[in-house]
Amino acid sequence: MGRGRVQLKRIENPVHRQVTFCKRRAGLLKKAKELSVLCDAEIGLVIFSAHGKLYELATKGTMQELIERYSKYTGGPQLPDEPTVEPMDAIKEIGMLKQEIEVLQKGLRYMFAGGCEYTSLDELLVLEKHLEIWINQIRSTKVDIMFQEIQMLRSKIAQNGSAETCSQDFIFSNAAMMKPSREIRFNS
Amino acid sequence: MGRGRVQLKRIENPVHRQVTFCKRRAGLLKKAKELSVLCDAEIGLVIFSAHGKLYELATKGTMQELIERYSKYTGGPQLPDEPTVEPMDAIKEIGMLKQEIEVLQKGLRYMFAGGCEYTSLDELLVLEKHLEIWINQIRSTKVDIMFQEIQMLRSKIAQNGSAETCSQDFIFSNAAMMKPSREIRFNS
DNA sequence: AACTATTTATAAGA
DNA sequence: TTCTTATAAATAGTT
Repeated sequence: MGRGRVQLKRIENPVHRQVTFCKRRAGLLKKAKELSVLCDAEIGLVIFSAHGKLYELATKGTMQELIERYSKYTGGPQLPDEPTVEPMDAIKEIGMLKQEIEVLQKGLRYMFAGGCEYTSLDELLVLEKHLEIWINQIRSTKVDIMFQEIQMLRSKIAQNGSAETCSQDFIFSNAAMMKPSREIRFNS
Repeated sequence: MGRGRVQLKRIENPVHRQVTFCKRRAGLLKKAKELSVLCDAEIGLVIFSAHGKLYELATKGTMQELIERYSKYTGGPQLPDEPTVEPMDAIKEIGMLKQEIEVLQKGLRYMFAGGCEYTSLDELLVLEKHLEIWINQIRSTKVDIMFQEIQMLRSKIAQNGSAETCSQDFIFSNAAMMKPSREIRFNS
């Protein structure tokens, strides 16, 4: 529309391009508004110039509201997306791990210092508690290993036909013996 | 542009309106594309018809990317918003902390096991024994500290002349209560 | 959807 | 940028 045909490619002359950008931008915005009014449509138009400047039009509410409508329209029936890790959970976990590291570091220091160095009763209590947990973990692992070992031995014996060498009673008595070690009462 | 002037108001005839919507929508999208190509601009165009159907155009990447650019442009120089914790950062940090804990635990194990990593049941037993000893040391230290504390308090009270407020019996009975914790029987 | 009379947009020049 | 003007494009109303 004008005195010459228009090639559908980037205008190389920068001045020419800038002028055309101004004119056509105005025209596009006008047409968008017209379509919106004439046909009762909601239109959002965003134009970033080559130099990064923003021109925008939202015919109903704000652009933000339009973006939300758009996101709902396209994103709503979309994939459930990532089962995001809740930031608060992560922060909490980090805090707990850092605390645990501190306890362990203190434990090491305690070991190297040969058992002295401690001045705070509170710290000792925390360290004690962690050691208790650790000991219980070790005992649990130990029992698991022993149980596996026993089962392995039993199956071996059963294959060899030497029956009755290992009774059920053996296993139970051992399990009964081991369990209590995981329930130490800690006074004070 | 046509055989009659156009009133800039909603077209009441629904058929007429629908036809105009189709034609002008096509024209608007075409003009947006042209402006984008001719002037090297990035354009996003969103059209919701009166009945809620979506038509869109994003001349560079995806509409989502354009929305992000728009948000950065408008929301960037805005309030600092939340200092969001990047999920990946948090996950990484958790991983690192867990690794550190493992290292520390190994260090402690090294201390106890006297320099060798354990995998076997025997080594577990050794570690358990050492932890027990350590726990007992801690409890002993704890009791010592508490005893010192009590003595300090007693001497303070004695200096103030408020005699007989704290009896010997009190101290002994507490010590008696605490001592047993250092003599746990470890079965198995 | 295709046609066409007109209106509108705009390229080039000032 | 803005104004002007010749001309290309878009499109309202019709078929």
